[in-house]
Amino acid sequence: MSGHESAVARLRSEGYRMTPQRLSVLDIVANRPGHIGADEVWNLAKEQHPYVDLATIYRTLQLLKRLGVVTEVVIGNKLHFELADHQTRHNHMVCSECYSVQTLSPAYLAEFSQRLQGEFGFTPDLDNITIGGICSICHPPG
Amino acid sequence: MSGHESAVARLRSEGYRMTPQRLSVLDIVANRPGHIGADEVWNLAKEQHPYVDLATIYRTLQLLKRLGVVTEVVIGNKLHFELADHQTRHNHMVCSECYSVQTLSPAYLAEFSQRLQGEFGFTPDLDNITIGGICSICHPPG
DNA sequence: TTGTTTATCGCAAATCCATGCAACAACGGT
DNA sequence: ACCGTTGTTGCATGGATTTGCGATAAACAA
Repeated sequence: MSGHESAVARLRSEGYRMTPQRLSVLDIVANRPGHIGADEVWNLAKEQHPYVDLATIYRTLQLLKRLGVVTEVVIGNKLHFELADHQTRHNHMVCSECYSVQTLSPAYLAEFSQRLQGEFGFTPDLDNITIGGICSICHPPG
Repeated sequence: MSGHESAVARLRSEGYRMTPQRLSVLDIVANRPGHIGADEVWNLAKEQHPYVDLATIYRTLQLLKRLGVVTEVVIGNKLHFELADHQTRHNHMVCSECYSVQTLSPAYLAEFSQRLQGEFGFTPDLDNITIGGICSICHPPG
């Protein structure tokens, strides 16, 4: 089934309510292997709830992001989202030339993160960090 | 005076043209001690060129960013810019609660950057990386 | 100085995302 | 099953940034 009991419980325990729209968004993001754009979520959600508004999609995605249920990936000037599966947690490197996306083990950011936490008391939002730059194909070593 | 000869030369050598609008944007960003929002740049630019369009400001700022002349700082949902002074290069940590900004020595990102470059051939856009998270005041330990 | 080329500009429209508000509906209590 | 509280939604609107396009003006050669 929709097997997102933990996310649902999470919502409830924080005083949020579970609505069909939210369940729909959750299912859509969960069933997508990779990341998915907000507009795509909307299109799919409309199949179940023809009257859902795009604003609701955005609000829901931001809520799920705050709760740590989904992860935000910045691709170009658009936001994408994916399920925050703690088993397969990863970051993203996005090429600003071709917009290709590579995944990255969070281990690469761990030391950096700990230093910020320890030396500045700043807790970086590691899960939602997207690293921009130029990939090896667009900018080969010359 | 406007002493941005290197930036001007840089533009010319890449086939770009120097226009009064671009000079104005460059001066405004250069004369601002910290970072400055795109809308503020526009307001100041209009004092010199009353007819200048906001789109031109944005295009110019993006161009200067691509050329490495200015650095982009993401604060909340707005873009800010500052002169990319190689002597005082730094990154930014922005609190997503109170939008306070702390500067960070790029040394903290150096090792991380080199690993991405070495292991993936991915060249992160270090200069324009803004680290989001929660500052020590908004999220005290404990 | 004049002409030619073509990058750039101003303007308008579009895109993506966020927000204010009144109607609505989830959920706990009865 | 019903009610009341209050979190949510849909709708309309607004904010920030980008893009298409015809007019304009840098740059450079003659």
